[in-house]
Amino acid sequence: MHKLDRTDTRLLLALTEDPRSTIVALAEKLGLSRNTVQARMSALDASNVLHPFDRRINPVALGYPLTAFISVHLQQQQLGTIVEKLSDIPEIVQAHGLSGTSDLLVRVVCTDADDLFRITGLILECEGVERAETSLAMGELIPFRAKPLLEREQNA
Amino acid sequence: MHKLDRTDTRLLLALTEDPRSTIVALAEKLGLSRNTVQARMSALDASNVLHPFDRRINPVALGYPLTAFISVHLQQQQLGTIVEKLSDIPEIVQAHGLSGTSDLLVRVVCTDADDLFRITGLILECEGVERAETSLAMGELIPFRAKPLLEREQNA
DNA sequence: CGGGGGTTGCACATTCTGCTCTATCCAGCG
DNA sequence: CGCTGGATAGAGCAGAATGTGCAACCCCCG
Repeated sequence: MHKLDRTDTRLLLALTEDPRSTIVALAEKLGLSRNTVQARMSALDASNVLHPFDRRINPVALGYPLTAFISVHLQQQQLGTIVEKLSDIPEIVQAHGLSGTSDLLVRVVCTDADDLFRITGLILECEGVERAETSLAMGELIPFRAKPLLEREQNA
Repeated sequence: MHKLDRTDTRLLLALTEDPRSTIVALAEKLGLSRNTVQARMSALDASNVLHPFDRRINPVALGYPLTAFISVHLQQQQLGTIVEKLSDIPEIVQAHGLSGTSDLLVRVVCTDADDLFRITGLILECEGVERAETSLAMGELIPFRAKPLLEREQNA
């Protein structure tokens, strides 16, 4: 993974403040030449520093106002096939493998409580899934953010 | 919240496939006029359909290879002040209020195990926090995605 | 029938982009 | 010490994209 230097983080910060700003605007803002910014941007695009655009889409706008986290306990030998099956469920928007008391943390979005019930059912149907504990998300109290990390990098 | 129609979702899909494509390119791809795309994009920007650019930044590239989820139990009356304090910790990149057995699901990034230990310490220090259960993320088995939801919208 | 919203086509001046070439600066190395 | 590679800056150019304004159109709804 391409390690970022101070210029890169400044670039990312500027982008965070205005995601649609042009290269020249960025260059001016950061006191760099247009060429430099362009080179950095290409490098960022090419590397895997940036997640796909998906991440910026708010599922609420897509008609899925409810978010839930489901802790899944499973037979670990089956992890691979289970993840494959879960991938087929569109409402599952993310899943992390975990160490600790549960094996999988699944994030789902849904239209309402009935929908959530249906989806947990789908998860429980998978062979190898032993238990699933659902927690409804009551709000994103701290929205995802990388800004504080970027700013710390600045001052370092 | 602005409800998205089929044109919007097609636009978002196209953007997901190429986040840096220009307005004209999008227009051509979708068979729409440049004006239309431009209008839609402005609307999307103005509404809260899109999360900030932050979300696309991979903390690994920033030097935080470890991710952990921490389930926090707390005195609910103190929720507000606790969230405020947690906001001051840069490594906390996200937090959701939960219904269910725990009150708060906190997502942290860190450089190594010691760093994680330090951060859990910071969380436990907050007044009103009763318990914190840490689970290390072993991998993002299903990376965040909105694409399946968008595609479903297409065919609906 | 008369809007209003969304869409379209067109045109204009301005700005941005991608690309190339050159030159400078600096750190690392033989 | 001199060389080399990498990052940066400056300039220039043709082509493309952008922002903007405007008139027209279609279609659904009241």
